[in-house]
Amino acid sequence: MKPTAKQVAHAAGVSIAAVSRAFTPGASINPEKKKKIFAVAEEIGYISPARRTAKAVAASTITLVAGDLHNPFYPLVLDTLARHLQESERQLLVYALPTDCNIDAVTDQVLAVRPSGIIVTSASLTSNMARACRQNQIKAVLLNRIQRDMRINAVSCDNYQGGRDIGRLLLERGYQRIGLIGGVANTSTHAERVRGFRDVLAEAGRTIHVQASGNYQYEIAKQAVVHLLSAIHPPDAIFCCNDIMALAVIDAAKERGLRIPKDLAVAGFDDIPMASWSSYQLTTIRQPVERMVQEAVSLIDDPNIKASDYGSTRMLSGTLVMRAST
Amino acid sequence: MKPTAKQVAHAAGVSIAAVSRAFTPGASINPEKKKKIFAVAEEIGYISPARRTAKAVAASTITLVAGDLHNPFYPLVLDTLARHLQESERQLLVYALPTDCNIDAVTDQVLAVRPSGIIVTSASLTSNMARACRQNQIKAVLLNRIQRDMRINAVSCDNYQGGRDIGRLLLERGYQRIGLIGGVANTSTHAERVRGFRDVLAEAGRTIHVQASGNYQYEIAKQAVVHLLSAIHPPDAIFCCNDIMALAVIDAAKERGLRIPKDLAVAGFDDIPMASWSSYQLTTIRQPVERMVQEAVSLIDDPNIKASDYGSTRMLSGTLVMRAST
DNA sequence: TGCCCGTTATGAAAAATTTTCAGGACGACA
DNA sequence: TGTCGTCCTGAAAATTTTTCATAACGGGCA
Repeated sequence: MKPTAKQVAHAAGVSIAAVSRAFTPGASINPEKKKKIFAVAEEIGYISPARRTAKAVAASTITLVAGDLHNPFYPLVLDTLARHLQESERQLLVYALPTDCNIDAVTDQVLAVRPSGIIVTSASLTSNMARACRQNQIKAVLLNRIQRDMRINAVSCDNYQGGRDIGRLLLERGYQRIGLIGGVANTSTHAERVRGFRDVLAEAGRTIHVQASGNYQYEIAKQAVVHLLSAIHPPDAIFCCNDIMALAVIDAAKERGLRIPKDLAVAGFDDIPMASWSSYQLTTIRQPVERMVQEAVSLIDDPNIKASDYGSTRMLSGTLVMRAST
Repeated sequence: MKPTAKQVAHAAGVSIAAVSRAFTPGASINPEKKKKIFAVAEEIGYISPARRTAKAVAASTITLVAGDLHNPFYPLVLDTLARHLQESERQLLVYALPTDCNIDAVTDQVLAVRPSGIIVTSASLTSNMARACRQNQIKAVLLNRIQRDMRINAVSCDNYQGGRDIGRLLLERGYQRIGLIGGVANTSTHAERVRGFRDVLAEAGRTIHVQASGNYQYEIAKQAVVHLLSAIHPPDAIFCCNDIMALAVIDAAKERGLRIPKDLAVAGFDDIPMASWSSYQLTTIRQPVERMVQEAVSLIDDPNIKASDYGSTRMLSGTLVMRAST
């Protein structure tokens, strides 16, 4: 038997009308009573008709919370995801967060729609939002991010291995003063890529010669690298934690008259379209965007995986793409 | 008095239950009867409760149909639009169309949601879709496109003037053999930019020295320009109808050992972020993205403008951004 | 052909839900 | 202290959805 408003009313000790009003936005009802009714409804499993239809509409929707759309990697993800969902006749809702803006600012908006799933590529998912998702039975997936502490599913490229691959390549090519331009400090992508890179250097008895942060942005990376290059012993190779920063490094190096890769080798991470442009010819790690998106969607679709599950992480390996910049 | 199912039933000569069923997806009802009921409901102005809530949900939604997300100009638009809508607590639904794919392929999906408005930046809005929008009282706005024949509102940069500005600049700088790389043939952006460019040359008693199509894409433009540059009298300046094609031209020129702008001047259109990167330093026309998005949204919001209106076009002027490539 | 059976379509009636209406409680204010 | 206005409430009315019994149709089969 489907739960009805009558049952809820009886259990909560209020009139049927009150139940109806509780579920009608803007209706005149005591907030406390409303809360009581919600609690009872939750317990019995009652959903008001209006909610039912709204739910049906939102069920075919997936929300993408994207961070920095100025990094061409994310439009790539967005594009892939959009096509993927179109095939299965689903809708894609997009939120673009300013880099400096916390995801909590849009939590309410995102949850108000009650999509069947949320894919987050933004810098970080706060525990606030993770909790809210669990409470609302909305599945959240981190894409290109991992936060182990938060019981949340994630899909990511194997950033550690990617960092290692780049590190090994630079060692094999015989570069002596290997530098690093890091991304956003508290992100898993940054941490893992750096860790892999550092590890492989350490195994060869080497260390990172110089290091700076580029915040994953072109402009900041460019300013940062100018300092590195004007040092007395400038690096002869630089690994950048993503591609746009690598492009910035190449631009800055060329401005100083350095030849790539003779005077300075540069490697990136992501393989955005510009990486293959002939002005750059950037050696980088290609992230398997297509497969990452597929996995993310399948994590949401898989009925065996519950919103309340402990987070599992699917890690896909990237591909080293060698071009002329190293 | 609000129209009720009873009235519809009476007017259509069916039972109240039939009316309810007509508005319930998947309910067992004769399609002809359903159509009849829809017609009567339309006339009386009856909306079923389920539709009412679904409508309320969708009312705060705007759909963006984007074409080529590989052109960084569109992520720029997307980003701006997303922020804009977040401020007014609205949702943004995104469809990404493959370049070769007709918009009709997603028409049904787009309209099924019944958003309050649709913004189309894709290559072209077919008359099919335009009609469907009018029928469904959904406001459509073309962004960065104009189609005068279709009674549809549009917001666009003044492409004609932009083309003129570039043309004048190249003339003033004294370039002798001025070439052109065009975009997608049947788009207004292409047509207008070329027209402005051609006009200003004609006024100076000059013609376009060589011309090719780059389809608004990096790869195609690059291939096209290789031919132009290996001619006996290669151009000494090229206007590209958008920035990525201009970047492709610069890359191709540099590969041939040409110096920019000494051996070849290049100008683009859009002012995407990469245009200002030091490898390119591209002279271009900056499109007022912020204002264009604002106008597009206001066209949708303005209650005085009906979905059935004759199309009005709001044209905003771009800014000539002079950099080192000319 | 005639019978059986399953599917689809239907209105009446029942059930469920929303909305209206007529207070009651409470505080502000004269 | 009385009056007014606002907010909240349940009963009842209005509205809509769902159930139920039945009719109509078509295909398979003796």
